[in-house]
Amino acid sequence: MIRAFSLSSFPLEALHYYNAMMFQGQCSPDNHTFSFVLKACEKAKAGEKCGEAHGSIIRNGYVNDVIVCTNLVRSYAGNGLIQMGKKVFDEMCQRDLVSWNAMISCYSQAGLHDEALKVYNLMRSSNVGLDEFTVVSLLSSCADVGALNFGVEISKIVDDNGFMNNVFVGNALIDMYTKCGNLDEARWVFERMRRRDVSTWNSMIVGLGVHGFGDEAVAYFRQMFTVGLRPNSVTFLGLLCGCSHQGLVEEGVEYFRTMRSKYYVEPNIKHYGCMVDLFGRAGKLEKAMEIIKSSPSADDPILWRTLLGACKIHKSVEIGEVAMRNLEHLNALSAGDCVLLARIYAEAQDKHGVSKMRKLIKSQGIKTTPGWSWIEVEGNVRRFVVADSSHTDSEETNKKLKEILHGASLVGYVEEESREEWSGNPGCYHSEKLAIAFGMARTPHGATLRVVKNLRVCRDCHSFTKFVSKAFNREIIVRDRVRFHHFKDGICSCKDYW
DNA sequence: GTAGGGTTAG
Repeated sequence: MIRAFSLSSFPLEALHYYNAMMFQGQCSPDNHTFSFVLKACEKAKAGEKCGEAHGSIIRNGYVNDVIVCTNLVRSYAGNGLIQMGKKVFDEMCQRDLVSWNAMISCYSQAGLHDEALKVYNLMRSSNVGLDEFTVVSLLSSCADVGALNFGVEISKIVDDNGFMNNVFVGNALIDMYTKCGNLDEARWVFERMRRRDVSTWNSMIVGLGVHGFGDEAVAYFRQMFTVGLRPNSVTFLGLLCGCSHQGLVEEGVEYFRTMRSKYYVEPNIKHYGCMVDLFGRAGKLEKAMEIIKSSPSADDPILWRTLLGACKIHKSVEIGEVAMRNLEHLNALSAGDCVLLARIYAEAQDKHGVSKMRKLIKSQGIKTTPGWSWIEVEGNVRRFVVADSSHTDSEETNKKLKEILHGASLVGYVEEESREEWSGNPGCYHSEKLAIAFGMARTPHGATLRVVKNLRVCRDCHSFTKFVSKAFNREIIVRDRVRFHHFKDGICSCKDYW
């Protein structure tokens, strides 16, 4: 009974049976019981119960059981208690391949990529080997942080070990290459794959979409039918995202309409998010607002936040204020929202509005998300925040930045003043400028730079990067929070539409 | 007779 329910969509029911069994006390749990109970805890998000089961595992003498303990690691981690999972992992008297893989994937899924890498390094010196599961988790981490060099290292491991026939591995490779900005390599992996499933196609479609190649995403979409595969909700997310970034409004509207009627895929909140973005980005702000109102969740702050972002692009104070009021009303105001509206006010020369937003941030104690950028240079991932002087070599970075600013200005770059006005600090450079400067200082002439950042690129940095690519003859690939920008010869692949 | 790990998502 516990097993059946732990595998069902009512995992809590499994815990009820476990409780009843323990309460009755006529039979004691064994190693299998715990494996299923832990699975149920993970699925049901029952962290306390997981700790309770841990106690019973100790009392019943199963602390030396590899499988039970591996389950325990996952169950803790799946409940957000990853430190507890790590403790169990460290104290296990023996760890096999599956245990190591579980620990790595837990860190990877929690976004703790440095930790995942550390575990992997320890794993290599422990003689358990590695398999397809190991590389999939590692590739997923590379994709998340945009660590192309490490990703390439792993793809060598894939080739050396003959893991390429595994469909998960191929999919993870495609995802890694697209998220690290190397679309050609992603296409090449796709071509080489012997078997492809829906996720394979989705990884390509999503990857092309975030790069702004909506038309190519559509081509893959059409082609997947010829091999008898049906699109799912992720497929449409990729498509809509691609249409949105390329400004293919009519195509996007058509896919949104037919996804339900023709392909029987019910749009969810994320699809509505894409549509708000599609209309908003294209300047159809009223249409975007209609989508929010017609969506099954008009009370979702992300939809209003997307609209607010569109108001920034198209300088609409009026609708921006509507979006803001809705966010306030939903009690979901973040500092980023206030900053956005403040910038809209600033562009409309509304000083009163700007100061109103500043006060709001202070009075509400809203935390700002610090913007950061990272770049992989000489085998290390370096992270920069705005006006970063925390590194021992920041002198070098600043010097290089001055040089680059000068070089960019010679080919036409004009630094924007509003940025300084807003930050109140003339020497306050955005993190991507620092990352680019650091990359220029530490890589040979002509080498491609790849920068990943957690927020959107600002207009000034976008213009700066265009001129740098021209002045110094460098290809610069920037992955921002939602899409890629390929800068080359003074032009960006987004065609200034972002 | 029953047990552990992996990819894509506004």
